[in-house]
Amino acid sequence: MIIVGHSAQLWCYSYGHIITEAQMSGVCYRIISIKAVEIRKFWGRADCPTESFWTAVNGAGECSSVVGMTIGWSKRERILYDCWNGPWTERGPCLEFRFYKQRLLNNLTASQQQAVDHKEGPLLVLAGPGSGKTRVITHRIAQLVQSGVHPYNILAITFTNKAAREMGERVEALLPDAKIWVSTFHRFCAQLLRKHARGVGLQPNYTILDTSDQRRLLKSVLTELGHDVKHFPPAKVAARISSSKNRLVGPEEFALNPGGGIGDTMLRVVTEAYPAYQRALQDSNAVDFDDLLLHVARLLEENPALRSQLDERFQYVLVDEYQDTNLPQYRIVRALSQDYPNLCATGDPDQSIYAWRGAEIGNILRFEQDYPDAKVVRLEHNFRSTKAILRQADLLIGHNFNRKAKELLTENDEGPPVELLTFTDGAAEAEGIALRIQDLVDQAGRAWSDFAIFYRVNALSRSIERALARFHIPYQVAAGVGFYDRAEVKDIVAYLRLIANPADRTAFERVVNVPARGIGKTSLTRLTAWTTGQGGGLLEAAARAEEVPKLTKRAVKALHGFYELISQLSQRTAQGVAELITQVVTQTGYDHSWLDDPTEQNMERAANVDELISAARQYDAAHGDDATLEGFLEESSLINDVDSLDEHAGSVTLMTLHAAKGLEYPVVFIVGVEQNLLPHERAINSDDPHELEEERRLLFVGMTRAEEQLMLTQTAVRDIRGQRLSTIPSPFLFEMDLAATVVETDSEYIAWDDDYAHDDSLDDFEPIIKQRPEEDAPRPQMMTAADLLNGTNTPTDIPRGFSIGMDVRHPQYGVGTVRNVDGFGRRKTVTVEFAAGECRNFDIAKSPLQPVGQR
DNA sequence: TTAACTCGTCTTTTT
DNA sequence: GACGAGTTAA
Repeated sequence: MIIVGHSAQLWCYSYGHIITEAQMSGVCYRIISIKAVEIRKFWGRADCPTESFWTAVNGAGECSSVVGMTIGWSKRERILYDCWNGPWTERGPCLEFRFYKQRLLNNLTASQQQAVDHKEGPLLVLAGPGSGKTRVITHRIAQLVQSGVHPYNILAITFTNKAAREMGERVEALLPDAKIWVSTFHRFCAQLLRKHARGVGLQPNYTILDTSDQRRLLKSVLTELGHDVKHFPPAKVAARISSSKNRLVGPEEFALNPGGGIGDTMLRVVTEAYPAYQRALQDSNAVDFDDLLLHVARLLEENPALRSQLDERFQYVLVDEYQDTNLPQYRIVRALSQDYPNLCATGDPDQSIYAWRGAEIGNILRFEQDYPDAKVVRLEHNFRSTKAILRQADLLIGHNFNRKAKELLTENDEGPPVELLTFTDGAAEAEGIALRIQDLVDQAGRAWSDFAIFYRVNALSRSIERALARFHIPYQVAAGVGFYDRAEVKDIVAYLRLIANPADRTAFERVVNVPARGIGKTSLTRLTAWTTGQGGGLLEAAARAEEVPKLTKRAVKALHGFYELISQLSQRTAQGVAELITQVVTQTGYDHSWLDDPTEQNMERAANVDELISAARQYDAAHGDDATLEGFLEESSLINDVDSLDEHAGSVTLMTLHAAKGLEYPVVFIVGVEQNLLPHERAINSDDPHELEEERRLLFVGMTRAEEQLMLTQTAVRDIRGQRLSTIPSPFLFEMDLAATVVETDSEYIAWDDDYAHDDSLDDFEPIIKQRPEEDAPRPQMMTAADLLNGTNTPTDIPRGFSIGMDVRHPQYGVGTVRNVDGFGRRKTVTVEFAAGECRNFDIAKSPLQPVGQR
C-alpha cells in the first residue's frame, strides 16, 4: 500500500479542525508518499474527514476503502490518517501521508539563492534562526545533482537523527529517485567503522554502548583496579574520559600530560582507569559514543590511502550546525575535504550551546582561515518569528561580547509583545501556564500541538506535568527514561547484543542470570576472574565452565545451558530481527513470570516487549534484505528521546532548551528564567566568562523557536532539591524589554500543597478548575508521561491502579485501605493502612498488591 | 531470594 | 526530591 510520487491537491486537516483555504494561502501540497505506519500513541478523536478529502485521496486509486479519522497534523508537512476502524483507543494501522509545500527554487531570497548556486569550493553559510537553512541545504543538494554531480558523491551530515530524517525527507521530495547519504555524525561513523573496524582493532560486529552500559563497564573497571566507586563515581570519571576523547587525547597522551595539581587523586585514578577502560572496551569488542568519532578520526589520520579514497567518494560534504562540531568531528570533516574541498558548512555561532560537550565554536569562526578561498553567505532574514520576538532575542544576544554582529530581519507581523510572567512559586507557575494554554485553545482556536514549554533542567518538568495533567491537557515530554532505557527492553537488547557480539561483556553480565538460572554473583566473579587470565569473552568461558576453578556443579551446568541457549539463538538470525526477538523471549522464558500475573506493571512490561518487536518489525520492513541484527542494534543505540517526539500527537510538548534547537512552535513558554537556573549556577560559578555567554545563547535559542507568541516565566520562590529558596531574577531579563506581569495567585486555582492533595477530591482526579461553558466539548483523554514513555497507546484516566480509599489485598499483610499515593511513574508508592491500624508503604512497581474493589 | 526499608548522594545540558 | 546501593527481615 505504498504510493510514491503521486500528486494531488487536497485540503488538510489540522488536529480537530480544518485549515481553511485562506490559511493555506495558495500553498499547494503534494502527496509524496502514503505508507502504512504504526502509531504508538495518539490523543483523541478528531473530526471525521470530509468528502473532499477522500475524493482527493481516493483519486490516488489505492485506498478507496479506508475509513478512519485524522489523528494529527504536523508542522513537518505531514499528516497522519488512522485507518483503523476498530475502537479508536486501540492500536491500529495508520496511513501516513507526507506533504511538502511545493516551493519553487525561484522562491528563494537572493542570499539563499547565492548559497544554493555555489557549486565548487568551500562554502560557509552563516544562518540565523529561522532563516531557511535547511531549505538552502536541500536545494543546494538538488542543484548539485541537477548540475551533474552524482548523488553517490554527496554526503550530508547533521547532529540529530531528527534533523537527518527531516533533511532526508526534504531531499527526497526534491529528488525522488536520488539516494543521498544523509546521516548524523555518529551514525555515519558507525557505518564507516563497520567496514573498517579491523583498522582500529575491532571486529565488524562491534557493539555501541550507551551511557548506562558505559557507566557499568567503567564501574567494574574501577572496582577491579581497587578504587572505591564512592570516592570516584563512574559518572565523573566517565566525564573526564569523555572530555579527553573529545579533545582527541587518548589514554597514553592523558597519562603523559594529565594536567591538574600534584595532589589531584581524581586525575590519578582517571589516568589509571582510562587505559583500563579502553582495554575493557576493546576486549568486549565495543565502543562508546565518543569512540565512534575518535576511531574514525584516527582511521582517517593514520590511513592516507583510505582517507583519499573516502575524500574522493564524498566530494561534496555538507555539515549542518557546524558550530557544534568538536575536535574529532572537525578532523573527520577536514579529512574528507582536502582533495575535494567542496565543504559546505552551515551554522550559527549564536546557537552554539554544546561547548560543555566539547563543541568548538572556534571551528566555525576559523572556517575562513581553514579555507581561505571560502565563500561566505549570510542568511539574516528570518521567516519564522514575529518582529516582537526577534527584537527581544536580538537585544539579548547583543550582550554577548564574543560574537560576530548579525542582524535578524523579518517581514512578519509585529505580533504580541514578549511577556514576562512572574508567579509566586513553581506550582503557581505551572498552573498559570496550563491556564494560559487552555485559554488560548478555548478562545483563540489554538491546537495543543501549537505549544511548547522549555526549561533549563529536566527537574522543572515535573511540576508542569502535574499541572497539565490536572487540566487534562495532553502533553509529551522529550526526556527522562527513554524507551530503550526500560529494564525489560534493555534485557532483550542485551540478549541481541550478545548474539551479535559474543565478546560483549556488559551484555553478558546483564542477562546471564535474567531470568534467574542460578548463576549468582559468586559464580560470575569466579568466571570473570578466570576469563581475565584466559583472555577471550565471557560467553566463551561459559562454554568451558568446567575448567573454571571452584565453580559448583550446578553453576557449571547453568553456564553450559546459557551458552547453549545463546548459540541456538544465534542460528536464528536469518529470519529477521522481529522473529529473533520473539525467539529470545520464548526460549529464555523471559516473560513467564509475568504472564500468569496480569498486574499493571507486568502488562506494561509485556507491552514494552511488544513495542520492541514492532520496532524490529519496522526495521525489518524498512531494510528488506539489508536488515541485519547489527544494523538494528546500531539504530536502537543511536536514537534518543527527542527523536521519539511525536509531532502528530496533538499535544503540548515539553523539553529542555538544549533539545529545542532546530524546532519551532507557534507559542513558546520558557520557564524558570532565574538566576542560578538560567543562567545555571554552574555557569555563574565558573571562572570562564564564556560559560555565561553560552547560557545567554541557550536562552536565545529557546526564544527564537517561537513563531508567534513567547512568554518567559519566573517565580518568587522555587523548590530546588526539595528546598524552598527565594529566587533572584535572571540578569538576562534586564537585557531585554519585556512586558512584565505579576500573576497574582488565584486561590481558586491553587490546590497544590500537600494538605489539599490529601483531600479526597484528588482521588478521582477531577479537574479542579471550574467547568467552563465551552468545556462540554469532548477533550482528549489524559495520558501521563509514564504512559507516553511506556509507549502505552491507551489513554487512561489517572490515577490508574490505586487511589486513596481503595481497598487492597497484600499476600502477607491481608486487606487494607489505601491512605496515600505518592511518587511518579515507576517510583510510585502507596501507603496502606491495615486492620491493626498499622501503615505500610509499598512500591507499586514491586509489590504484589492487588485491588479488591472500590469502597 | 525477594521485597521493604534506610541511608547517602547528587543534582545541566546529550550524540 | 529522586534515585541507587546496601541492609534487613522473612
